[in-house]
Amino acid sequence: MTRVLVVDDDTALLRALAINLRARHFDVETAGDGATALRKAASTGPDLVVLDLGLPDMDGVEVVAGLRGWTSVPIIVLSARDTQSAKVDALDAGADDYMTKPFGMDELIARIRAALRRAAPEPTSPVLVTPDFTVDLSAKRVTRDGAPVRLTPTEWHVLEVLVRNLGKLVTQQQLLREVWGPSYVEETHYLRVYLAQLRRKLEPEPSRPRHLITEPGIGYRFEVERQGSGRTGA
Amino acid sequence: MTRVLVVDDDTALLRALAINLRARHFDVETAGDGATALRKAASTGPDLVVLDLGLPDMDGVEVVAGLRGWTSVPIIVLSARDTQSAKVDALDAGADDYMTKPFGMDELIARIRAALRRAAPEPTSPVLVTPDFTVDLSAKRVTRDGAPVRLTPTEWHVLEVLVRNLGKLVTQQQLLREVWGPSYVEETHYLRVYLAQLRRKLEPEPSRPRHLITEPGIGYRFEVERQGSGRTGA
DNA sequence: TGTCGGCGTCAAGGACCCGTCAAGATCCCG
DNA sequence: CGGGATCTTGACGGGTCCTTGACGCCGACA
Repeated sequence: MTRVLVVDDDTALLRALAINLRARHFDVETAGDGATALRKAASTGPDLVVLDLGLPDMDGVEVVAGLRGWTSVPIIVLSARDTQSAKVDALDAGADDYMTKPFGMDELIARIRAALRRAAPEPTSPVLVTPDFTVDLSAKRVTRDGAPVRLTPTEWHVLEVLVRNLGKLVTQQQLLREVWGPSYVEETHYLRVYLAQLRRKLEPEPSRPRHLITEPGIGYRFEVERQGSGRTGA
Repeated sequence: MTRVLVVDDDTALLRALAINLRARHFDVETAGDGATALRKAASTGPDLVVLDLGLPDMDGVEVVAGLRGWTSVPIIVLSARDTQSAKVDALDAGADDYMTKPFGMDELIARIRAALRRAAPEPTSPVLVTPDFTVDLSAKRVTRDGAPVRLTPTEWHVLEVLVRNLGKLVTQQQLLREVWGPSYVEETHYLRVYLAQLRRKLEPEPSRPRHLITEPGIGYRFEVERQGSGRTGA
Protein backbone atom coordinates (compact mmCIF):
# COMPACT_ATOMS: atom_id res chain seq x y z
CA MET A 1 0.00 0.00 0.00
CA THR A 2 1.20 3.47 -0.80
CA ARG A 3 2.42 5.33 2.25
CA VAL A 4 1.80 9.07 2.48
CA LEU A 5 3.21 11.32 5.19
CA VAL A 6 0.98 14.36 5.80
CA VAL A 7 2.54 17.29 7.67
CA ASP A 8 0.35 20.12 8.97
CA ASP A 9 0.02 21.97 12.24
CA ASP A 10 -3.71 22.47 11.72
CA THR A 11 -5.07 19.35 13.37
CA ALA A 12 -8.51 19.75 11.82
CA LEU A 13 -7.06 19.93 8.32
CA LEU A 14 -4.69 17.12 9.17
CA ARG A 15 -7.58 14.91 10.16
CA ALA A 16 -9.56 15.83 7.06
CA LEU A 17 -6.61 15.04 4.82
CA ALA A 18 -5.97 11.75 6.57
CA ILE A 19 -9.60 10.68 6.26
CA ASN A 20 -9.78 11.56 2.59
CA LEU A 21 -6.52 9.84 1.78
CA ARG A 22 -7.41 6.72 3.72
CA ALA A 23 -10.71 6.59 1.85
CA ARG A 24 -8.57 6.43 -1.30
CA HIS A 25 -6.67 3.51 0.19
CA PHE A 26 -3.51 5.33 1.08
CA ASP A 27 -1.58 4.37 4.17
CA VAL A 28 -1.39 7.68 6.03
CA GLU A 29 1.14 8.87 8.61
CA THR A 30 0.81 12.32 10.13
CA ALA A 31 3.09 14.89 11.73
CA GLY A 32 2.30 18.23 13.34
CA ASP A 33 5.67 19.95 13.10
CA GLY A 34 8.87 19.88 11.09
CA ALA A 35 11.01 17.93 13.52
CA THR A 36 8.41 15.19 13.80
CA ALA A 37 8.04 15.17 10.05
CA LEU A 38 11.75 14.63 9.46
CA ARG A 39 11.87 11.93 12.11
CA LYS A 40 8.84 10.08 10.80
CA ALA A 41 10.03 10.35 7.23
CA ALA A 42 13.32 8.80 8.24
CA SER A 43 11.73 5.99 10.23
CA THR A 44 8.81 5.08 7.99
CA GLY A 45 10.17 5.87 4.53
CA PRO A 46 6.98 7.18 2.91
CA ASP A 47 6.25 7.04 -0.81
CA LEU A 48 5.08 10.66 -0.86
CA VAL A 49 5.01 13.67 1.46
CA VAL A 50 2.28 16.32 1.67
CA LEU A 51 3.82 19.26 3.49
CA ASP A 52 2.20 22.41 4.81
CA LEU A 53 4.79 25.19 4.80
CA GLY A 54 3.35 26.94 7.86
CA LEU A 55 4.83 24.92 10.68
CA PRO A 56 5.37 26.07 14.25
CA ASP A 57 8.93 24.93 14.79
CA MET A 58 10.79 25.47 11.54
CA ASP A 59 10.50 26.96 8.08
CA GLY A 60 8.80 24.62 5.64
CA VAL A 61 11.51 25.15 3.06
CA GLU A 62 14.01 23.83 5.59
CA VAL A 63 11.93 20.70 5.95
CA VAL A 64 12.05 20.27 2.17
CA ALA A 65 15.82 20.70 2.22
CA GLY A 66 16.12 18.30 5.14
CA LEU A 67 14.25 15.64 3.21
CA ARG A 68 16.14 16.25 0.00
CA GLY A 69 19.40 15.65 1.79
CA TRP A 70 18.77 11.94 1.75
CA THR A 71 15.67 11.06 -0.22
CA SER A 72 14.05 11.86 -3.53
CA VAL A 73 10.55 11.08 -2.30
CA PRO A 74 7.94 13.28 -4.05
CA ILE A 75 6.96 16.32 -1.97
CA ILE A 76 3.72 18.26 -2.53
CA VAL A 77 3.76 21.56 -0.71
CA LEU A 78 0.66 23.28 0.68
CA SER A 79 0.72 26.92 1.62
CA ALA A 80 -1.55 29.87 2.23
CA ARG A 81 0.96 32.13 0.54
CA ASP A 82 0.21 32.73 -3.11
CA THR A 83 3.20 34.80 -4.13
CA GLN A 84 5.44 33.75 -6.97
CA SER A 85 8.57 34.01 -4.86
CA ALA A 86 7.17 31.64 -2.26
CA LYS A 87 6.40 29.09 -4.93
CA VAL A 88 9.77 29.50 -6.61
CA ASP A 89 11.59 29.11 -3.31
CA ALA A 90 9.76 25.94 -2.38
CA LEU A 91 10.07 24.37 -5.82
CA ASP A 92 13.75 25.23 -6.11
CA ALA A 93 14.36 23.80 -2.65
CA GLY A 94 13.26 20.48 -4.07
CA ALA A 95 9.49 20.37 -3.80
CA ASP A 96 7.68 18.65 -6.64
CA ASP A 97 4.46 20.63 -6.56
CA TYR A 98 2.94 23.65 -4.84
CA MET A 99 -0.73 24.11 -4.02
CA THR A 100 -2.25 27.25 -2.58
CA LYS A 101 -4.75 26.99 0.24
CA PRO A 102 -7.67 26.69 0.09
CA PHE A 103 -7.42 23.80 -2.32
CA GLY A 104 -9.79 21.19 -3.66
CA MET A 105 -9.42 17.68 -2.39
CA ASP A 106 -9.94 16.15 -5.81
CA GLU A 107 -7.16 18.27 -7.23
CA LEU A 108 -4.81 17.29 -4.43
CA ILE A 109 -5.55 13.62 -5.02
CA ALA A 110 -4.96 14.07 -8.74
CA ARG A 111 -1.64 15.79 -8.09
CA ILE A 112 -0.68 13.01 -5.70
CA ARG A 113 -1.50 10.47 -8.39
CA ALA A 114 0.57 12.42 -10.91
CA ALA A 115 3.53 12.67 -8.56
CA LEU A 116 3.40 8.97 -7.74
CA ARG A 117 3.07 8.08 -11.41
CA ARG A 118 6.24 10.00 -12.18
CA ALA A 119 8.12 8.38 -9.34
CA ALA A 120 6.78 4.93 -10.14
CA PRO A 121 8.95 3.73 -13.04
CA GLU A 122 11.07 1.04 -11.47
CA PRO A 123 14.20 0.89 -13.60
CA THR A 124 15.18 -2.38 -11.95
CA SER A 125 14.57 -5.37 -14.11
CA PRO A 126 11.80 -7.60 -12.83
CA VAL A 127 14.17 -10.51 -12.51
CA LEU A 128 17.05 -10.54 -10.06
CA VAL A 129 19.93 -12.92 -10.58
CA THR A 130 22.42 -13.99 -7.95
CA PRO A 131 25.04 -16.72 -8.22
CA ASP A 132 22.85 -18.93 -6.06
CA PHE A 133 19.28 -18.27 -7.18
CA THR A 134 17.08 -15.99 -9.27
CA VAL A 135 13.98 -14.06 -8.29
CA ASP A 136 11.37 -13.11 -10.89
CA LEU A 137 9.19 -10.43 -9.35
CA SER A 138 6.60 -10.28 -12.10
CA ALA A 139 6.17 -14.04 -12.38
CA LYS A 140 6.43 -14.48 -8.61
CA ARG A 141 8.92 -17.29 -9.11
CA VAL A 142 12.16 -18.22 -7.45
CA THR A 143 14.57 -20.60 -9.13
CA ARG A 144 17.58 -22.33 -7.67
CA ASP A 145 19.89 -24.45 -9.80
CA GLY A 146 17.26 -24.32 -12.53
CA ALA A 147 14.59 -25.84 -10.33
CA PRO A 148 11.73 -23.78 -8.91
CA VAL A 149 11.78 -23.14 -5.19
CA ARG A 150 8.55 -23.53 -3.30
CA LEU A 151 7.80 -20.48 -1.12
CA THR A 152 4.78 -19.92 1.08
CA PRO A 153 2.79 -16.72 0.47
CA THR A 154 4.30 -14.99 3.49
CA GLU A 155 7.82 -16.08 2.63
CA TRP A 156 7.37 -14.66 -0.86
CA HIS A 157 5.96 -11.42 0.46
CA VAL A 158 8.94 -10.89 2.75
CA LEU A 159 11.40 -11.71 -0.02
CA GLU A 160 9.57 -9.41 -2.43
CA VAL A 161 9.83 -6.41 -0.12
CA LEU A 162 13.52 -7.01 0.41
CA VAL A 163 14.24 -7.45 -3.30
CA ARG A 164 12.24 -4.34 -4.19
CA ASN A 165 14.58 -2.44 -1.88
CA LEU A 166 17.67 -4.03 -3.33
CA GLY A 167 20.76 -3.11 -1.35
CA LYS A 168 18.78 -0.80 0.88
CA LEU A 169 18.25 -1.48 4.54
CA VAL A 170 14.62 -2.26 5.33
CA THR A 171 13.72 -1.67 8.96
CA GLN A 172 11.89 -4.31 10.93
CA GLN A 173 8.91 -1.98 11.23
CA GLN A 174 8.81 -1.41 7.47
CA LEU A 175 8.84 -5.14 6.78
CA LEU A 176 6.24 -5.96 9.40
CA ARG A 177 3.95 -3.17 8.29
CA GLU A 178 4.27 -4.12 4.66
CA VAL A 179 3.76 -7.85 5.09
CA TRP A 180 1.61 -8.29 8.20
CA GLY A 181 0.00 -4.87 8.59
CA PRO A 182 0.43 -1.78 10.76
CA SER A 183 -0.68 -3.48 13.97
CA TYR A 184 2.10 -6.06 13.82
CA VAL A 185 5.10 -3.73 13.97
CA GLU A 186 6.10 -5.18 17.34
CA GLU A 187 6.12 -8.82 16.27
CA THR A 188 9.79 -8.94 15.40
CA HIS A 189 9.78 -12.62 16.16
CA TYR A 190 7.96 -13.27 12.89
CA LEU A 191 10.88 -11.80 11.02
CA ARG A 192 13.37 -14.09 12.68
CA VAL A 193 11.29 -17.13 11.83
CA TYR A 194 10.66 -16.21 8.21
CA LEU A 195 14.12 -14.93 7.48
CA ALA A 196 15.45 -18.22 8.78
CA GLN A 197 13.08 -20.13 6.50
CA LEU A 198 14.05 -18.03 3.49
CA ARG A 199 17.72 -18.53 4.20
CA ARG A 200 17.23 -22.27 4.54
CA LYS A 201 15.54 -22.37 1.15
CA LEU A 202 17.77 -19.93 -0.71
CA GLU A 203 21.18 -19.51 0.85
CA PRO A 204 23.95 -22.00 0.10
CA GLU A 205 25.05 -21.69 3.73
CA PRO A 206 21.97 -20.69 5.74
CA SER A 207 24.03 -20.09 8.84
CA ARG A 208 26.31 -17.70 6.97
CA PRO A 209 23.95 -15.77 4.66
CA ARG A 210 25.36 -13.94 1.66
CA HIS A 211 22.22 -12.17 0.51
CA LEU A 212 19.66 -11.98 3.30
CA ILE A 213 21.69 -9.91 5.70
CA THR A 214 20.71 -8.99 9.25
CA GLU A 215 21.49 -5.52 10.52
CA PRO A 216 21.17 -6.15 14.26
CA GLY A 217 18.64 -3.97 15.96
CA ILE A 218 17.58 -2.22 12.76
CA GLY A 219 16.33 -4.56 10.07
CA TYR A 220 17.35 -6.61 7.06
CA ARG A 221 18.98 -6.00 3.73
CA PHE A 222 19.08 -7.88 0.45
CA GLU A 223 22.71 -7.80 -0.56
CA VAL A 224 23.82 -8.33 -4.13
CA GLU A 225 27.33 -9.45 -5.00
CA ARG A 226 29.25 -6.29 -5.54
CA GLN A 227 32.26 -7.78 -7.24
CA GLY A 228 34.93 -5.59 -8.78
CA SER A 229 35.31 -1.96 -7.79
CA GLY A 230 32.73 -0.84 -5.33
CA ARG A 231 32.05 2.23 -7.36
CA THR A 232 29.15 4.29 -6.08
CA GLY A 233 28.97 6.25 -9.29
CA ALA A 234 26.67 9.23 -9.60
CA MET B 1 20.82 22.39 -24.10
CA THR B 2 17.37 21.58 -22.81
CA ARG B 3 14.72 21.51 -25.52
CA VAL B 4 11.24 22.78 -24.67
CA LEU B 5 8.22 22.50 -26.94
CA VAL B 6 5.70 25.28 -26.28
CA VAL B 7 2.18 24.77 -27.61
CA ASP B 8 -0.30 27.66 -27.67
CA ASP B 9 -2.68 29.14 -30.21
CA ASP B 10 -2.24 32.63 -28.81
CA THR B 11 0.70 33.86 -30.90
CA ALA B 12 1.41 36.78 -28.59
CA LEU B 13 1.65 34.53 -25.55
CA LEU B 14 3.62 32.01 -27.55
CA ARG B 15 6.18 34.68 -28.45
CA ALA B 16 6.37 35.91 -24.87
CA LEU B 17 6.94 32.40 -23.59
CA ALA B 18 9.58 31.70 -26.21
CA ILE B 19 11.46 34.88 -25.41
CA ASN B 20 11.44 34.24 -21.68
CA LEU B 21 12.52 30.66 -22.06
CA ARG B 22 15.30 31.50 -24.50
CA ALA B 23 16.51 34.13 -22.04
CA ARG B 24 16.85 31.25 -19.56
CA HIS B 25 18.91 29.32 -22.09
CA PHE B 26 16.27 26.87 -23.15
CA ASP B 27 16.11 25.64 -26.72
CA VAL B 28 12.53 26.51 -27.69
CA GLU B 29 10.30 24.95 -30.34
CA THR B 30 6.77 26.25 -30.85
CA ALA B 31 3.48 24.92 -32.18
CA GLY B 32 0.14 26.65 -32.68
CA ASP B 33 -2.19 23.67 -32.71
CA GLY B 34 -2.45 20.11 -31.53
CA ALA B 35 -1.56 18.39 -34.77
CA THR B 36 1.58 20.46 -35.17
CA ALA B 37 2.44 19.84 -31.53
CA LEU B 38 2.25 16.08 -31.89
CA ARG B 39 4.24 16.17 -35.13
CA LYS B 40 6.96 18.41 -33.72
CA ALA B 41 7.16 16.40 -30.51
CA ALA B 42 7.71 13.25 -32.53
CA SER B 43 10.32 14.78 -34.79
CA THR B 44 12.34 16.84 -32.31
CA GLY B 45 11.94 14.77 -29.12
CA PRO B 46 11.78 17.63 -26.62
CA ASP B 47 12.86 17.35 -22.99
CA LEU B 48 9.69 19.06 -21.81
CA VAL B 49 6.35 20.23 -23.21
CA VAL B 50 4.42 23.32 -22.16
CA LEU B 51 0.90 22.82 -23.45
CA ASP B 52 -2.04 25.21 -23.55
CA LEU B 53 -5.25 23.23 -23.36
CA GLY B 54 -7.22 25.69 -25.52
CA LEU B 55 -6.22 24.66 -28.99
CA PRO B 56 -8.19 25.27 -32.20
CA ASP B 57 -8.02 21.82 -33.74
CA MET B 58 -8.30 19.34 -30.87
CA ASP B 59 -8.91 19.02 -27.17
CA GLY B 60 -5.80 19.60 -25.11
CA VAL B 61 -6.38 16.44 -23.10
CA GLU B 62 -6.25 14.50 -26.34
CA VAL B 63 -2.87 16.02 -27.05
CA VAL B 64 -1.69 14.87 -23.64
CA ALA B 65 -3.01 11.39 -24.34
CA GLY B 66 -1.39 11.43 -27.76
CA LEU B 67 1.97 12.27 -26.27
CA ARG B 68 1.63 9.76 -23.45
CA GLY B 69 1.06 7.05 -26.01
CA TRP B 70 4.74 6.93 -26.78
CA THR B 71 6.71 9.24 -24.51
CA SER B 72 7.03 10.05 -20.84
CA VAL B 73 8.32 13.55 -21.49
CA PRO B 74 7.21 15.96 -18.72
CA ILE B 75 4.11 17.94 -19.70
CA ILE B 76 3.11 21.18 -18.01
CA VAL B 77 -0.42 22.18 -18.90
CA LEU B 78 -1.64 25.78 -19.12
CA SER B 79 -5.32 26.59 -19.10
CA ALA B 80 -7.75 29.39 -18.44
CA ARG B 81 -10.12 26.92 -16.82
CA ASP B 82 -9.76 26.83 -13.05
CA THR B 83 -12.19 24.07 -12.16
CA GLN B 84 -11.09 21.04 -10.21
CA SER B 85 -12.49 18.66 -12.78
CA ALA B 86 -10.45 20.26 -15.56
CA LYS B 87 -7.28 19.86 -13.53
CA VAL B 88 -8.09 16.30 -12.52
CA ASP B 89 -8.83 15.36 -16.13
CA ALA B 90 -5.59 16.81 -17.43
CA LEU B 91 -3.46 15.35 -14.65
CA ASP B 92 -5.05 11.92 -14.92
CA ALA B 93 -4.56 12.00 -18.67
CA GLY B 94 -0.85 12.08 -17.94
CA ALA B 95 0.06 15.73 -17.46
CA ASP B 96 2.72 16.42 -14.85
CA ASP B 97 1.53 19.85 -13.76
CA TYR B 98 -1.35 22.24 -14.30
CA MET B 99 -1.14 26.03 -14.18
CA THR B 100 -4.09 28.37 -14.41
CA LYS B 101 -3.86 31.42 -16.61
CA PRO B 102 -2.90 34.10 -15.96
CA PHE B 103 0.30 32.77 -14.45
CA GLY B 104 3.61 34.23 -13.35
CA MET B 105 6.60 33.63 -15.55
CA ASP B 106 8.90 32.97 -12.59
CA GLU B 107 6.56 30.31 -11.29
CA LEU B 108 6.36 28.64 -14.67
CA ILE B 109 10.13 28.56 -14.91
CA ALA B 110 10.36 27.12 -11.40
CA ARG B 111 7.84 24.41 -12.26
CA ILE B 112 9.77 23.65 -15.43
CA ARG B 113 12.93 23.29 -13.39
CA ALA B 114 11.13 21.02 -10.93
CA ALA B 115 9.73 18.85 -13.72
CA LEU B 116 13.12 18.55 -15.41
CA ARG B 117 14.81 17.75 -12.12
CA ARG B 118 12.40 14.88 -11.54
CA ALA B 119 12.88 13.57 -15.05
CA ALA B 120 16.66 13.67 -14.72
CA PRO B 121 17.81 10.10 -14.34
CA GLU B 122 19.47 9.75 -10.98
CA PRO B 123 19.20 6.08 -10.12
CA THR B 124 21.78 6.27 -7.36
CA SER B 125 20.72 7.54 -3.99
CA PRO B 126 22.21 10.68 -2.56
CA VAL B 127 25.50 9.85 -0.97
CA LEU B 128 27.91 11.75 1.20
CA VAL B 129 31.42 11.11 0.01
CA THR B 130 34.57 11.85 1.94
CA PRO B 131 38.09 10.79 1.00
CA ASP B 132 37.94 8.17 3.74
CA PHE B 133 34.42 6.74 3.65
CA THR B 134 30.96 7.20 2.15
CA VAL B 135 27.59 7.46 3.86
CA ASP B 136 24.41 6.47 2.04
CA LEU B 137 21.56 7.80 4.12
CA SER B 138 18.88 6.33 1.91
CA ALA B 139 20.26 2.79 2.01
CA LYS B 140 21.51 3.22 5.58
CA ARG B 141 24.94 2.01 4.54
CA VAL B 142 28.46 3.14 5.33
CA THR B 143 31.33 2.08 3.11
CA ARG B 144 35.06 2.37 3.72
CA ASP B 145 37.55 1.32 1.07
CA GLY B 146 34.71 -0.35 -0.79
CA ALA B 147 33.80 -2.59 2.11
CA PRO B 148 30.69 -2.07 4.20
CA VAL B 149 31.24 -0.88 7.74
CA ARG B 150 29.18 -2.48 10.50
CA LEU B 151 27.51 0.10 12.69
CA THR B 152 25.30 -0.60 15.68
CA PRO B 153 21.85 1.01 15.70
CA THR B 154 22.92 3.76 18.06
CA GLU B 155 26.14 4.45 16.20
CA TRP B 156 24.20 4.76 12.98
CA HIS B 157 21.62 7.03 14.53
CA VAL B 158 24.26 9.40 15.87
CA LEU B 159 26.05 9.49 12.54
CA GLU B 160 22.77 10.03 10.73
CA VAL B 161 21.88 13.09 12.77
CA LEU B 162 25.32 14.59 12.24
CA VAL B 163 25.30 13.94 8.49
CA ARG B 164 21.80 15.36 8.10
CA ASN B 165 23.15 18.55 9.65
CA LEU B 166 26.18 18.56 7.40
CA GLY B 167 28.69 21.20 8.41
CA LYS B 168 26.34 22.58 11.00
CA LEU B 169 26.99 22.41 14.73
CA VAL B 170 24.74 19.97 16.56
CA THR B 171 24.51 20.59 20.28
CA GLN B 172 24.91 17.77 22.75
CA GLN B 173 21.31 18.26 23.86
CA GLN B 174 20.08 18.03 20.27
CA LEU B 175 21.96 14.79 19.70
CA LEU B 176 20.91 13.23 22.97
CA ARG B 177 17.29 14.20 22.49
CA GLU B 178 17.21 12.92 18.93
CA VAL B 179 18.94 9.61 19.57
CA TRP B 180 18.18 8.68 23.17
CA GLY B 181 15.10 10.74 23.92
CA PRO B 182 14.21 13.90 25.81
CA SER B 183 15.00 12.45 29.24
CA TYR B 184 18.63 11.75 28.38
CA VAL B 185 19.82 15.28 27.63
CA GLU B 186 22.20 15.15 30.62
CA GLU B 187 23.94 11.94 29.64
CA THR B 188 26.76 13.58 27.75
CA HIS B 189 28.94 10.62 28.56
CA TYR B 190 27.04 8.58 25.96
CA LEU B 191 28.20 11.00 23.31
CA ARG B 192 31.84 10.64 24.23
CA VAL B 193 31.59 6.87 24.06
CA TYR B 194 29.75 6.72 20.75
CA LEU B 195 31.70 9.45 19.02
CA ALA B 196 34.84 7.56 19.96
CA GLN B 197 33.41 4.35 18.49
CA LEU B 198 32.40 6.11 15.29
CA ARG B 199 35.83 7.66 14.96
CA ARG B 200 37.49 4.32 15.49
CA LYS B 201 35.38 2.80 12.72
CA LEU B 202 35.49 5.68 10.25
CA GLU B 203 38.39 8.04 10.80
CA PRO B 204 41.81 7.21 9.39
CA GLU B 205 43.36 8.67 12.54
CA PRO B 206 40.76 8.29 15.28
CA SER B 207 42.77 10.40 17.68
CA ARG B 208 42.94 13.25 15.19
CA PRO B 209 39.44 13.29 13.63
CA ARG B 210 38.96 15.00 10.28
CA HIS B 211 35.20 14.67 9.98
CA LEU B 212 33.65 14.03 13.39
CA ILE B 213 34.68 17.25 15.05
CA THR B 214 34.20 18.12 18.71
CA GLU B 215 33.15 21.65 19.62
CA PRO B 216 34.17 21.64 23.29
CA GLY B 217 31.38 22.44 25.66
CA ILE B 218 28.80 22.78 22.88
CA GLY B 219 28.44 19.75 20.67
CA TYR B 220 29.69 18.04 17.55
CA ARG B 221 29.89 18.79 13.86
CA PHE B 222 30.30 16.72 10.70
CA GLU B 223 33.00 18.35 8.62
CA VAL B 224 33.52 17.72 4.92
CA GLU B 225 36.57 18.70 2.99
CA ARG B 226 35.90 21.34 0.39
CA GLN B 227 38.19 19.90 -2.27
CA GLY B 228 36.96 17.11 -4.47
CA SER B 229 34.37 15.91 -2.03
CA GLY B 230 30.81 16.80 -1.50
CA ARG B 231 27.25 15.82 -1.75
CA THR B 232 25.67 14.43 -4.85
CA GLY B 233 22.17 15.43 -4.00
CA ALA B 234 18.89 14.63 -5.65
C1' DT C 1 51.65 26.00 39.51
C1' DG C 2 47.67 23.53 41.36
C1' DT C 3 42.83 22.60 40.69
C1' DC C 4 38.88 21.53 38.12
C1' DG C 5 35.79 20.37 34.51
C1' DG C 6 35.26 18.43 29.99
C1' DC C 7 36.85 15.00 26.84
C1' DG C 8 38.64 10.50 25.15
C1' DT C 9 39.61 5.71 26.20
C1' DC C 10 39.02 1.16 27.96
C1' DA C 11 36.66 -2.58 30.05
C1' DA C 12 32.95 -5.29 32.23
C1' DG C 13 28.37 -6.62 33.38
C1' DG C 14 23.88 -7.22 32.20
C1' DA C 15 20.05 -6.47 29.22
C1' DC C 16 18.50 -7.26 24.86
C1' DC C 17 18.35 -9.33 20.31
C1' DC C 18 18.97 -13.04 16.99
C1' DG C 19 18.76 -17.69 15.20
C1' DT C 20 16.89 -22.16 15.90
C1' DC C 21 13.79 -25.82 16.87
C1' DA C 22 9.40 -27.51 17.67
C1' DA C 23 4.80 -27.71 19.23
C1' DG C 24 0.09 -26.10 18.78
C1' DA C 25 -3.44 -23.28 16.17
C1' DT C 26 -5.45 -22.05 11.99
C1' DC C 27 -6.55 -22.07 7.32
C1' DC C 28 -7.55 -24.17 2.95
C1' DC C 29 -8.68 -27.70 -0.13
C1' DG C 30 -10.44 -31.85 -1.35
C1' DC D 1 -15.36 -33.63 7.59
C1' DG D 2 -10.39 -34.79 7.33
C1' DG D 3 -5.58 -33.94 6.22
C1' DG D 4 -1.81 -31.20 4.93
C1' DA D 5 0.30 -26.91 4.52
C1' DT D 6 0.97 -22.65 6.69
C1' DC D 7 1.06 -19.41 10.37
C1' DT D 8 1.64 -18.34 15.24
C1' DT D 9 3.71 -18.87 19.65
C1' DG D 10 6.95 -20.48 23.09
C1' DA D 11 11.51 -21.73 24.91
C1' DC D 12 16.49 -21.55 24.87
C1' DG D 13 21.49 -20.93 23.75
C1' DG D 14 24.70 -17.77 21.99
C1' DG D 15 26.07 -13.52 20.63
C1' DT D 16 25.75 -8.43 20.34
C1' DC D 17 25.00 -4.01 22.11
C1' DC D 18 24.04 -0.55 25.69
C1' DT D 19 25.12 1.22 29.91
C1' DT D 20 28.12 2.41 33.48
C1' DG D 21 32.31 3.17 35.99
C1' DA D 22 37.25 4.22 36.35
C1' DC D 23 41.19 6.68 34.72
C1' DG D 24 44.36 9.77 32.22
C1' DC D 25 44.88 13.87 29.42
C1' DC D 26 44.39 18.62 28.38
C1' DG D 27 43.11 23.39 28.60
C1' DA D 28 40.99 27.07 31.51
C1' DC D 29 41.47 29.56 35.38
C1' DA D 30 42.84 31.33 39.73
